[in-house]
Amino acid sequence: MATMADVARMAGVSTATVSHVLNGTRPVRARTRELVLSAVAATHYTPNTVARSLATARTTTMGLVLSAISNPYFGELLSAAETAAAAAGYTLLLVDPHEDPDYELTVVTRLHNHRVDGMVLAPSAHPDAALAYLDRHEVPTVLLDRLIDPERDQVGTENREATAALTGHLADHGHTRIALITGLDGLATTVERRDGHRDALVARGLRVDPELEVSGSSATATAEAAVRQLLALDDPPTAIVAGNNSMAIGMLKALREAGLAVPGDVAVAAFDDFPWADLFSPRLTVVAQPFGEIATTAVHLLLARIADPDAPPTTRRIVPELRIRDSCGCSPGG
Amino acid sequence: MATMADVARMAGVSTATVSHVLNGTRPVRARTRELVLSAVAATHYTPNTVARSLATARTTTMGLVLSAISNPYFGELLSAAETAAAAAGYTLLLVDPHEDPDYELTVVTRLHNHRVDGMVLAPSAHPDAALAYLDRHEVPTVLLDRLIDPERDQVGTENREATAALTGHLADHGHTRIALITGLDGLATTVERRDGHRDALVARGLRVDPELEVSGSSATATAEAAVRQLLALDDPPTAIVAGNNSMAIGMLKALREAGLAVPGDVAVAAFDDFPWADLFSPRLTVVAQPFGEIATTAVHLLLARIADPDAPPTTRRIVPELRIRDSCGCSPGG
DNA sequence: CCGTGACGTGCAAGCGCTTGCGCCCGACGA
DNA sequence: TCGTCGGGCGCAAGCGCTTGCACGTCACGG
Repeated sequence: MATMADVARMAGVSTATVSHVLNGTRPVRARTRELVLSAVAATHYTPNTVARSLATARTTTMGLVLSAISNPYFGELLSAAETAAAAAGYTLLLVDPHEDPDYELTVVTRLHNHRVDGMVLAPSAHPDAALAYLDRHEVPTVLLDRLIDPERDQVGTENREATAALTGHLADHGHTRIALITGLDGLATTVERRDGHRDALVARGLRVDPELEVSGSSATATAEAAVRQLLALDDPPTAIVAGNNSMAIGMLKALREAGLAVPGDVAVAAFDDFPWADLFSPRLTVVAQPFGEIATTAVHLLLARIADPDAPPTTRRIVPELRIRDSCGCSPGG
Repeated sequence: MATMADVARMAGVSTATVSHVLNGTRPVRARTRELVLSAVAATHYTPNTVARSLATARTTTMGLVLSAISNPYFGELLSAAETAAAAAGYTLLLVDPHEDPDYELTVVTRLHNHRVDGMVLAPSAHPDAALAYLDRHEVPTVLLDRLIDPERDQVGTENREATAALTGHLADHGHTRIALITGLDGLATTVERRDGHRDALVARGLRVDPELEVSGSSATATAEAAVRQLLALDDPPTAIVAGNNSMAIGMLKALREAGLAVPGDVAVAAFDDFPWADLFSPRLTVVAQPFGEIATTAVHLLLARIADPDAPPTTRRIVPELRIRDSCGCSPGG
């Protein structure tokens, strides 16, 4: 494989000159440049980024640490991140910590060994070890989705107002007993979405009934059970909001099993959209997180952090979009 | 940032010894090893893979070249690939050529500049330039999904028999006029699926009616139009097979718009499963490609190729699974 | 005719590892 | 006592780039 020295020899110049014409880092006489470029072509020379990185201490790569299992939008997030990174000349190293804090540390370490210039991290439930590692080694990092600490760069969804919009919309349809299936305890998103739900109720003078707030643990099966429990109430809800995608599925299953029509018997709405939501029956009214924008923002934040390690930290909240379809009772389709 | 030299100094040994204890590449006295390891801990030393790669000419990374747009299973493929790569100690570099042959060459080049040890490539429609580049630079490569050439390592789905199973299943329900919505002309998968469809008809003594083979161009909108055209026929089909996921959506839309019940008025089946297929109404009967297995196989093939560049090429066809649900008329749900 | 810039290049010292060679030393057999 | 052998390590030469420093050369003004 041709090296810069081969090119230099063939062009009759020094490797320094080859380097400079390739990188445009110092003026070179037109004639010399031509000589170099044709030597490059003749030798099929391809620059070796590895050697370059060793010399410059920069790799033009960034890491993305993201658990596929815990994120149904994995692909969307990734694709947008890759595009944003590529636009800046960066290549993405992907690792999946499988939502395991120990392994999270392992993969973060591996990424750092590869000397990525920075990383975008969707933290696990207990990211302390990984974060400590990143801090110690001063790796530029931006947190994704689960916001942790205003002292860090991070980007996530505006959960509270978005959930309020969902619940509010249902209330505006005349529902007074609106249930919420909440996510995993301890997650910031769970708290924020619950608060948003309550905000909407309070704003409309409706009672916040603890009975109507059930935990779905962010999982389909748990949510299904939670809805069954809701339906068994003396005074069951007439509308239900699901706190995320997986729990919406559980909700729908329980409803179908109970033979309840949506939105006829029970109106529903959910956090997170489905890629094929238009084909569902009923068509679900949802709040759709703009994952592409989230990922893009994260990459840009990281780029900024790499460029200026001393800038103050940034937290960015992306506002999701309310997509009103049938399941809320808006158009009596379904 | 601590280097191997720092560790060596602190431990009172040479960098060679540090290297050997870290890599286990030559016997070291227990006492010396301890000295080194505690120096490693004390300095928070982390190996620099970049330098290592320069010295060894191996990076323990592999590239994955995959267009998100053209693959609804992007996430699934990726996740499985990452897991398989990680299991072998490799890190995945992800690039998205956006289905553009020129850009495909660009990203392949970028990956090679990073000196990935090999790459898994889901080729674009015109991958010649990229493939030529890979050949010239002798980059170990395995092709994914779109099989091209038995002289290369490649893995894809067994399309023909699988489509035959789909059409055959419909025929076994008594349908005699079974339409097929085919994908983009020129793709190997399109041809294979069409042939499978015909195989099934022929095997059952049914007529292969060219009128019933319409092109959906692998896209939702085109498929929708194609189905409308099918329904306008004098003797319209009583069953339809969609050649892929996107076209199935178009098919379903056209059917709904026409007010036709599935499977009551028209029975349908499709290539490719939907993640939430159970929630559709009707529940779609499909052939599901095992993307995880495909990606895992691709990574393993690549690993083998890296290990032995001179082994004969391997083509692997993964057999997809027929998932019979309601849309074919099996259980009169819908 | 000489000093002075500006311009165009080359030199060579790293960047942080790996690894072939070879040295030292203690044990052992003759 | 000496030669030999094997176990443990160190030396130092790279791997393929980048880049600070310095050296011509040439044009120009004094």
